[in-house]
Order: sequence, then C-alpha cells, then structure tokens
Amino acid sequence: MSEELRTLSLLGGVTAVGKTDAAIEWAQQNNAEILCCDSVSFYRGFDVGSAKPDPEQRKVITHHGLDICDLETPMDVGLFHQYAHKIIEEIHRQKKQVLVVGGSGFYLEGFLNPIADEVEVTEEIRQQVQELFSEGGKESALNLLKQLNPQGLGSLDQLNPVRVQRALERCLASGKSLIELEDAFQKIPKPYPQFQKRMIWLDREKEDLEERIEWRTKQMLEAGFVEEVKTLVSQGLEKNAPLAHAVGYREVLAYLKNELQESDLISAISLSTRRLAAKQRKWFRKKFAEGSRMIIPRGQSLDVGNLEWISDT
RNA sequence: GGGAGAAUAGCUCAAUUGGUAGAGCACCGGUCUCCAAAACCGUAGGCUGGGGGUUCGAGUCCCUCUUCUCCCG
Repeated sequence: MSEELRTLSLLGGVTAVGKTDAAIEWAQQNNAEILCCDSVSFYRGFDVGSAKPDPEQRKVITHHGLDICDLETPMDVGLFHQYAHKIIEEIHRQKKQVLVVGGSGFYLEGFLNPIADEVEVTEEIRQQVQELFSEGGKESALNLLKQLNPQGLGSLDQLNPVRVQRALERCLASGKSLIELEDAFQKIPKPYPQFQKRMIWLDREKEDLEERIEWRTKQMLEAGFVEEVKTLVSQGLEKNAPLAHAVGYREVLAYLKNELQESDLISAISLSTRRLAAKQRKWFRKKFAEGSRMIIPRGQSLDVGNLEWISDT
C-alpha cells in the first residue's frame, strides 16, 4: 500500500469560512471521504443552525460524523474517537483517503494528543455526583474531593463547577486520586500512531468573515432555524445544557421565551458566532502546527488543488 | 415657536445628604482528560457632552451652549 494512504489530513477553520465546500472539492480531487468533527453537527435535528452539509452535498461525497447521536444519547470526546477510529479504518479499507473537517477544537485535538483515559464513569456515579451538586452545590463536591485527595487536587480549576463535577466523578469511578490520574494521563501515547498527520486551517480577514457570518445568519433564519429549535425544544433541548447554549440555538431559544426581540435576533446570533470564530482562531493558533493557517482572500474560495499541508511534529 | 426630560467605559445602565466614578455585556488575554459552539479565570478601558460659576471639594447644585428624546401648538 502506498504511503499516501496512511495519511490523515485535518482541515480546520473558523466558522463560516467556507470549510464545507472546500472539503468536498478536495475530497473529489483526492479520492477521499469526509469525517466531520463538529460538536453540534453530530446531533440529529441540528441541521440549519449548525450549517450541516445538506443532502445534495452529502450525495457528492460521503460524510461521516453527521447525525450520529441525539439529545437522549449525548456525544462526548471519548465516544467520538471510538467512532472516528472505526470510520477511519473503514475508509482505508476502501483505499480512500480520510479528510477530517471541523471547527471543534477539543474534538480535533483528539487526533493529535491524548484527550481521554480509560476511566469509565457509570450512570450511577454520575447521578450520585449530580445529586450532591444540587443539594450542596460546588462546595460540598469540593469538600468530598479534598477528603478523597489528601495529597492535593493537582491542576484542578476549583472555581469551575463543571471541572469539579468531572473530577469528582472520575475519582469515584476509578478509586484513584486526581494526582494519580494526572500522572497516568501523562504517560498515554499519542493517538492514531499508524498515521502520518498533516493539517491546515482556514481563516479570513476580520471584516470579510463578519459579513459572511451576518449573511449566513440571515440565511439560517430564512431556512427555518426557528422552526428547527421549536422541534428540538419539544424533544428536550433545554435539558442538555451545552446544546441549549450552542451558538444560535441559545439566541433562538431566548427569542422563543420572549427574552429576546425578533429585531435583535440577527445581531445577537451574529455576535455569538463572531465570538465563536475568535475562540476557534485562538485554538488553532495554539494547537495546530506553525504555518498551517491559510487566509482566504475576500470574495474568493479556496484553491484546493494547491494546499500547503503542514505535517504534525 | 412653547414646555419637559436626558447626556457617565465600545453598548446598556449604576453612583446613599456634594467627598477624587462602578457593574453587566462587548473587546483583549488565559485555563480545561470525556457536556467543549459548553464551563471557568484575568487584564485593560472614563478631562462623567462643551464652557463658565458656587464650594476646601461637583457626575451630583447654578448659568450657558450643543445634541437627542418626548409632549403641546
């Protein structure tokens, strides 16, 4: 088998930059299938607001990683990478290339660095910790954590309720201290060792991206974003905090509850989306290889025949 | 034309009887091994619309100009 087939290509980029079209074009030219890495597009029913590739686009090139879970069976990084391993093997068996496309930093990082260990948190433990939180809040969880970890809490951010909750779950589930868990985590080897990884990420000039974001926001609303959120609410959207707070979904939800005026909807969604882009940009700068940023000139789409991939070091 | 009110950080607003201006959001920076488009932390930011006056001291009281909003003609 040629070396080329052992390559894993990661195409990142900020939101609204034009990733979807670029990915499809590249995949066509390079006999590839696409694995989407987008924390909202994983979910069934989150179509308009996540700018998910539409059925037409998916007919052109096979997309994986879309519609693989729903509100009742939430995705997490560990699960996603189990899935990704399987899909990548499958694509290679067909002697095709894999193009990972997405903007979700934490999920993308799983291709480059260890992001999870073997500790499995059972539903009972999750419930138990949840109850502790609703009764005594973060403080009582922190107290219990301190009892379980006389040697200290390691690098835990004690001010962050989500982090404290996770840490406690993992302590209870593993029977180990946070420091032991951290030490063990340090020793986990890099993931996907059988592949040579290369990457590139797309960006645009500030003003250019802002215009695209606003334009796309309007498109989404015209395409039935509000209806989509109504349906999701009936399926229990509000019980899933991260999705209920996802960019755009949060604003439409506020509008449906009369907390946001219709006339402010576009600007509110656009603002959130711009913040997301800024956050993504920071992530790519930090985690993707030096020189892997590619700025698409205003009014143009990407020349995918000419990408300068940067190898993971 | 007459009357009333407002003017404070990029935005929305705070500031007890006059005592050297604060918050939320945005911006900028940072953190996170399983909810990550989430969650959390930090920095910076103001000749308080202009000018004058009273006072030891004015965002706060007085005068004046400018701008905006509302009401009456």
